[in-house]
Amino acid sequence: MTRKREGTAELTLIERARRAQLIEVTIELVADRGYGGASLAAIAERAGITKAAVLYHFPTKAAVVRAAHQHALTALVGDVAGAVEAADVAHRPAAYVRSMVGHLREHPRHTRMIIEAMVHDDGDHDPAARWRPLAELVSAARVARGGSADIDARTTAIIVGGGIDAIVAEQLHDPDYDTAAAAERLIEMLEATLSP
Amino acid sequence: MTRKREGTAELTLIERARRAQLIEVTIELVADRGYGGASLAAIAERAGITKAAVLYHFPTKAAVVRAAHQHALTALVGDVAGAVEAADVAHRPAAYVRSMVGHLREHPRHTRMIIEAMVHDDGDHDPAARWRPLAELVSAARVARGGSADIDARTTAIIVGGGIDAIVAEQLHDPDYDTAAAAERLIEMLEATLSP
DNA sequence: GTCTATAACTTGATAGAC
DNA sequence: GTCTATCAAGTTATAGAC
Repeated sequence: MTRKREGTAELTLIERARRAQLIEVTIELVADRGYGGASLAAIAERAGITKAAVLYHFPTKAAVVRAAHQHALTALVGDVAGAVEAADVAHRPAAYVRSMVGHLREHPRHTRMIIEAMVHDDGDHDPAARWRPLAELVSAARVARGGSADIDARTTAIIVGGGIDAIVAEQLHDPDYDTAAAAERLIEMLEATLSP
Repeated sequence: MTRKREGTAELTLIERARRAQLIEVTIELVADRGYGGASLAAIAERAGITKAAVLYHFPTKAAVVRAAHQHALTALVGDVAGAVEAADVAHRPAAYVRSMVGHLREHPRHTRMIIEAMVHDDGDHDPAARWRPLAELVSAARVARGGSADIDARTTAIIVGGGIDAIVAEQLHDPDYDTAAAAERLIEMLEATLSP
């Protein structure tokens, strides 16, 4: 308690560094070997410490993986949100597709982490959280172009979202795959449904 | 050896029944709890036998899962191939989408099994096997309509394949989701790229 | 604060009784 | 042919030394 005044900053720095390191190695591990391969022992080994040391910084293994997933997800939505807000309403769906494909291409490990978490997601996750943001951008873009918002924006968003996933997954297998061109083709198909 | 002449048929029948049962419970298990949840113990419990009994009928646990995956995959490709061949060349891409979405909707467990296998696929699998068949249908349809086949059929197939996955995944979360309508919307987006 | 040592349990697989 | 009993190796997590 009395040490806290001058000790907190330094200790918190170490604490944060360790947490950041553990999150980093966990993302690498999940990306390389999948969810199942990211055991506590493997995480500890890559970080150069023991299993117990890992569980000192995080209450449980699930917490480590959750933190790693959150880290990757936060970076993604922050990046995409920035790009979307910088565009005018009529072109926000296209900006969404471009920035999402771009971000996932530039961060392959984050991509695998997010995909793995989506699939292996046991239980409490809202699937609508995935397509709702894009669905709203689609509806808004339709209105901005002088049309009505009554199309099935949900289905459009779901299909486009699936297309994005597939493009990124393909690039994961074939690094030479031109994701930028693929994104533009997906945008073409999307734009056709946006015009009134 | 001497018993074999009259015993083979009966024993083989039992053998096949057991294998079929194990494949069935494994598909259910993977569908419900994912790849990681399908442990040898869980498979044995659901089948009402012991772990050792399972490993009597299959050499290893991986073999059980592989057989289950193969079973689901064979049913899918057989169904889709039949529907595609029944259609004329110009409309085969649409038939592909409809039959695939339809089959996956009618067999939700098979669907999860296939998805789980795709993601958790460690190593030797050809990713092109997924989009190549559709890509060829797309090119052929373009030609049949009097156009050239020089569009990027690969990217089209990848995007449409991702759309199918997303539609089916959505129906898995929301059983009331109208996958037939979604399939038709996806076909609309696809058709726009097929006309010369 | 960090780690050693170990607990408590589950995994896939095998040997041998019946 | 099928099962009991057992195996070694892996898993997460905890208690307590330092």
